[in-house]
Amino acid sequence: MLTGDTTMELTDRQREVLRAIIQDYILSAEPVGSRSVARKYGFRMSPATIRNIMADLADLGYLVQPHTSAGRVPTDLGYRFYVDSLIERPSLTRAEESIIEKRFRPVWGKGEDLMREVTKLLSGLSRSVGVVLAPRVDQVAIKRIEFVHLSAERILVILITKSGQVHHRVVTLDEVISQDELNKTAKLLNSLVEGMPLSRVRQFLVEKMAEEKAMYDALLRRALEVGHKSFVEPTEGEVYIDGTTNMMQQPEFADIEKMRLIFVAFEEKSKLVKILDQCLAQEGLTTIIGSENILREWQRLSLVTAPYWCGDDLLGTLGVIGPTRMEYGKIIPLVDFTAKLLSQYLTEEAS
Amino acid sequence: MLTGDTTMELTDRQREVLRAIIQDYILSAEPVGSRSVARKYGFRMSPATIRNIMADLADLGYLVQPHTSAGRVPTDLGYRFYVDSLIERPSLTRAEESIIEKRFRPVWGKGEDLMREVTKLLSGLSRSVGVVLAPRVDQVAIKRIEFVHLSAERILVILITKSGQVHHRVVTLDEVISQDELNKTAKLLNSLVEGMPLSRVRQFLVEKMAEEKAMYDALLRRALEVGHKSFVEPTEGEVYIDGTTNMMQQPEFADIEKMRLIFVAFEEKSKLVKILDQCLAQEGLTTIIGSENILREWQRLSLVTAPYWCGDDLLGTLGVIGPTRMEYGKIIPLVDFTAKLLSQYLTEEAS
DNA sequence: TGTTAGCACTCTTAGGATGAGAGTGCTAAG
DNA sequence: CTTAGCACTCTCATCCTAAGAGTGCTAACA
Repeated sequence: MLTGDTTMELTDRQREVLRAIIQDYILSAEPVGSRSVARKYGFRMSPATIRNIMADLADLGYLVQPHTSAGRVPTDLGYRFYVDSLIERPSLTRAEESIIEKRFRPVWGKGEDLMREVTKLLSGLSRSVGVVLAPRVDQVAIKRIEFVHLSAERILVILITKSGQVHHRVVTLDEVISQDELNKTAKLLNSLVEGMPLSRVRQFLVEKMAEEKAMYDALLRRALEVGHKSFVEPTEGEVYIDGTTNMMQQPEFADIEKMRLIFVAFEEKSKLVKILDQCLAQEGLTTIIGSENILREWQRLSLVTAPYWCGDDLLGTLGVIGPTRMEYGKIIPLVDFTAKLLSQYLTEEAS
Repeated sequence: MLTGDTTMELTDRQREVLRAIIQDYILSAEPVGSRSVARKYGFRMSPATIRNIMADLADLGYLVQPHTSAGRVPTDLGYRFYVDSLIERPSLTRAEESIIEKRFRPVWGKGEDLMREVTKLLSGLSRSVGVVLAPRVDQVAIKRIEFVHLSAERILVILITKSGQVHHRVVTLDEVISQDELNKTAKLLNSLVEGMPLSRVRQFLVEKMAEEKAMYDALLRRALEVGHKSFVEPTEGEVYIDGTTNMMQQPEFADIEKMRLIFVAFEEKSKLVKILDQCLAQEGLTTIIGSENILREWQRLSLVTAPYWCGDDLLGTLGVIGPTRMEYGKIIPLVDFTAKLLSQYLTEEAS
């Protein structure tokens, strides 16, 4: 990529013009002409001079013309440069922060609803699509395990994490176990694995089973077996999404077929999980702009994500999806602050 | 309404023509002309005769013309008549039924995923929007209650129903109770309310508390109080929805703004819950056609719903939402069969 | 040498005109 | 009661044009 080289070469004037064009385009969604840049942004140059600069910026790959004799439109590279080095990123104002905090408070402790509400919050404030990758149960410390007898060999396994999430699944055992015995099993298992994340529990159970193959303690053996059965299957990442209708108001998606393809991808959440998982690995605020996205259907979209934590445990990511032409200047601090707030809350919760 | 009277008066020929027009329009989405009816449906009348019949049907309110000199389009009344007395409703073929059963099997017992999968099934087979109103916890017998200590006064309440659903919420108590005590409380409470539906439990707890006001049994008192705190708040109906993108392919929603309004209503699930709740009250297969819908945004849509049961307990409704121009002939038996299958499964499950 | 004004040129878009096509309603004949 | 014929209506796609916005280039200017 040229970025590294060309970045250095941009003059202040070029940077100012590029910023003006991108900001204008973000608001208007229409190709920006030299005349309007000169006028609206109070440059002390004539449109002709600005035209020259714009031509240079186009050569560098930051701008394109939809057709000859139209204004300029930012490229993905242009947005990338804007986000990395042009944007003034004011953190939110105190007022905005308190709005978020206020909307946040009433849903504290509502478990699943918390994530749903955070998603709504993100979409509402960004006027784009909000997404939250729910905590991966695998990674967070377990608080308690519970078994409930359902029918014959089928039991319900309930898992509660330190961060207050509840997960459950139905497991079929090889033998019939009464509720009383299940209670004892759960008690024993809890004493063994409490505080471990599920990923470690899996490993632990396998080791322990191998270790005590010729085990005489029937209760322990059964506990290990039931535990193993309950947790071998990995948990799927769950993702919340809200505000998809905001996308329909964006002029770039007036074409209903393009719109549809994007929505199909929203519906197929596994892809979204994959992308958010990758963001998770970054461990910091991530922006994915247009064609940087792996998913073909979303190459007209941008993503801003940030991870959230419970203490030192990395739990999941949250973020905003919008057209590449999104208000990065507002959305980046919004996502950042929301992630911090959620982390703070979850951390306090667990202690 | 005229329906009652006019129904009797329709001649066989009129019925045949109306059926042909509606079926043609359902497939083509375009105004149907006299010529094409005569040709495609092999009537032994000339287009002119059919025109006369069509004019009569229009007078009766079953058809309209979008404009003079265009073909005819069914009205909501027309669809209603079609559904009530014109449709041949073949039940599904054995093959179709087994497809449904096959898709059904692997998700048995996956709790929440079951409903999600049923929704997908409905939307996939109907090529429309599938909806499932999840079982109202209030109405179905409780299998077990569990309390987990979270922090200081906050506890997690877990509720398992006979039909294998798990619900949980966080409750803040007035006093600090240890996990050990919570276990005892749960045990006592379980012995009291097992098998009752939540709606009865609420009532029961209040009565019991009044009855034993000067209670000496501290444990019982606490159990009642904790139980009361846990369950006073009514549970919200949860609704699953899938296949919304199918709607975007329908020609009647080429207008993106109309589309958007419909989708906004999809996002706001509480309204959907309200409508499905009303269908639930009908206790049988229900069709809501176009303007019969209370929700203004959906007056271009139709709904086919059927309730599902667990034994004798009415649990929830499932159904399909599509344009008024939906294939009632296929969708009605689909919804019907799916509801029966789900009921059968849930009933077996609980026993 | 960098900046500016002028100007011819390009491309899009909205508005209006036109003709084909589909379908109707009416009338008169079978 | 049914049918054929016919004039009429309305939509839709197509074509055209003019207006408008914006460019690139050239030549003059500081």
